[in-house]
Amino acid sequence: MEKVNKIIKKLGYKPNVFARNLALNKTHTFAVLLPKKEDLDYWKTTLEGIKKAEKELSVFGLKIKYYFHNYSVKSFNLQAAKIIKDKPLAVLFAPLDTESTLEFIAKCKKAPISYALIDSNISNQTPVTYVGQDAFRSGHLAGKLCGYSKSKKILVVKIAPELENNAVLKQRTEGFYSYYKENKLSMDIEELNFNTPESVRLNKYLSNEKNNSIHAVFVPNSRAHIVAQHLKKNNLKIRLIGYDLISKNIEFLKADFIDFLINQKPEQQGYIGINALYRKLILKDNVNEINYMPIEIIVKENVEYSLG
Amino acid sequence: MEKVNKIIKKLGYKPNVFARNLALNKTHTFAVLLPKKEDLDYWKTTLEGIKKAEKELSVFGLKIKYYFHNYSVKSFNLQAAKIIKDKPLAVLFAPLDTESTLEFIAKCKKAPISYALIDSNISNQTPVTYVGQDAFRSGHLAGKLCGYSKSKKILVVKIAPELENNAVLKQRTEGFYSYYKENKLSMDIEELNFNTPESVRLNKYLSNEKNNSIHAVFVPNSRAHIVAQHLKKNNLKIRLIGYDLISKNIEFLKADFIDFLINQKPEQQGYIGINALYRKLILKDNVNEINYMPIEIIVKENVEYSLG
DNA sequence: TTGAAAGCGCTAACAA
DNA sequence: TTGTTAGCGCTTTCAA
Repeated sequence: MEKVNKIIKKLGYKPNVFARNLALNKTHTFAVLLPKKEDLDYWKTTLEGIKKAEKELSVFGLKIKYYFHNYSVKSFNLQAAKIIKDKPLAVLFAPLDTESTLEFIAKCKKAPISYALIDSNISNQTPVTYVGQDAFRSGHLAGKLCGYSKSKKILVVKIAPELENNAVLKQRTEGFYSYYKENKLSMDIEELNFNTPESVRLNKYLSNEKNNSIHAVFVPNSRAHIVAQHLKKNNLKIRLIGYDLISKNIEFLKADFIDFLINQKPEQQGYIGINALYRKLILKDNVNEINYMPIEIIVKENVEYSLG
Repeated sequence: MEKVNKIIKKLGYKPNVFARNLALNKTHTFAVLLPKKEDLDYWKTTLEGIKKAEKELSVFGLKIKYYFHNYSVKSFNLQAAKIIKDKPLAVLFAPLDTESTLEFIAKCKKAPISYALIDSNISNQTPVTYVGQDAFRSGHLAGKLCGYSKSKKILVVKIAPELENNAVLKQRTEGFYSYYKENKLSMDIEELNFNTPESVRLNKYLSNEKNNSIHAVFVPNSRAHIVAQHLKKNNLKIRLIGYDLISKNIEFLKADFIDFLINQKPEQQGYIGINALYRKLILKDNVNEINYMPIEIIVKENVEYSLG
């Protein structure tokens, strides 16, 4: 049997996809599990990319079933269980926290259901593919964009509900520090952590900074607009770097309170994720295990060219 | 017959792609016509995207035959004639000049061979699709990036062999001017035209400008590196904006002689072009008539994240 | 365990 | 013109 397979391979035999799928005569179902609550813009855009891929591949018999959670582990696990029960051919999902992700992956393996990760990676696993940015490198870029000032300090403001997936935040921050380490710039960097948008504390901090001692602020998630709000209130002009083209961020970018936004291209992520799964599982094609998205810098000048 | 078709449509009948292609049992051949000479980086990258699409679609019976010209109208026409003779299902090509393009399109229509344009658009025609940037808007962005200075002037340097397709150059320049018009900025803009890289004249011009009267230089094609070379020679620090991530440009971007490069994403252009043709012609799918690519700003800080 | 045959949905060739 | 049928290459079923 082995020998025969070898010969088959040697002769470069490729099964005919059309005949195969005609004989199988069935539709393939993928599951998609995403958050649906805040950061609406972001996940809505991801979804658009996924639906674009679904539409394109529907002629090839692809169906997608959608599952949404509300950012809580409980809700994530509930939807994950539903997927396991529905037994799709594969699932594309965005990890929430590490524990629930590993649990879900274990169940997928058992089912077995192929799985692909989008947006944030949990290493040590072997999904069909990961689609997303290299979070470390994007943080490194943020470091460059913040620049350097001898006498001033840089603020890293982490505004994140406790339950939120912090793996990405951590990687971005590490990348950020790495820029200064690499270039031997001994910056004074202070980290502020807020579990929720505690306006009062942040505002207090910033209003004390009218002395102009802060060079730049780095917000390693999509909540730069919260900092921008306070900068505006206190009439401060400090360089501000954040992530994601959500509408609130865009507003402040245009108004010159945010200087740079790093775009994760959620639409393309969604599209590529579904595509990779399809090519791997139905077409038996080889697919990159890791699909790093380009790290796009958005400034006031080009934001309008990157929307829609 | 009409009535039957209507009912068929109403019932949402979709032919089975697998059965259809199995019955047809043939490979579909596309032709691709591109320049192969200078700007090597750029067209090589386009080709990579095309080959990526070809590989992905080969399981669906797609074959691509490649034709290259050397940037001369004669060579373009020669290759075009070959394509007409070979009668592929469709051709994807980058227009050279308007006349040869229109001629080729006319012949394609007669053959009939479906055609799609990439990189630069010739309006008034109805290709299956156009894939490329909105040249006008990219020029507009370049205007923004050049900025404004009351007392200084801006240089638009056009370095282009006469035979080169000037439609894009024109659209970019018009977009550039439109930025200043729109914002009611009465800039002093001077245009320099060089049929070939006449180093002497350009150098003379720039070396006379040590008086610091130039605010910025806009090069509406991929030859910003030529200007950068002279800036370096004359030790001038003038804002320089150009197009395309070709290696010579990247070098000067990293060395701080070019400030911004507008990326046309040639690889994605090639990939999308083939994909659109395939989906339209073989899958009978609906395809956007115009696929405008995002206009990406590349600076020293993010160039390494946009390569490969 | 192996082999033969039916059938997936469509097209193209042929017959009426 | 219209209707009928063989066959595309594979999987699955059923028989040997």
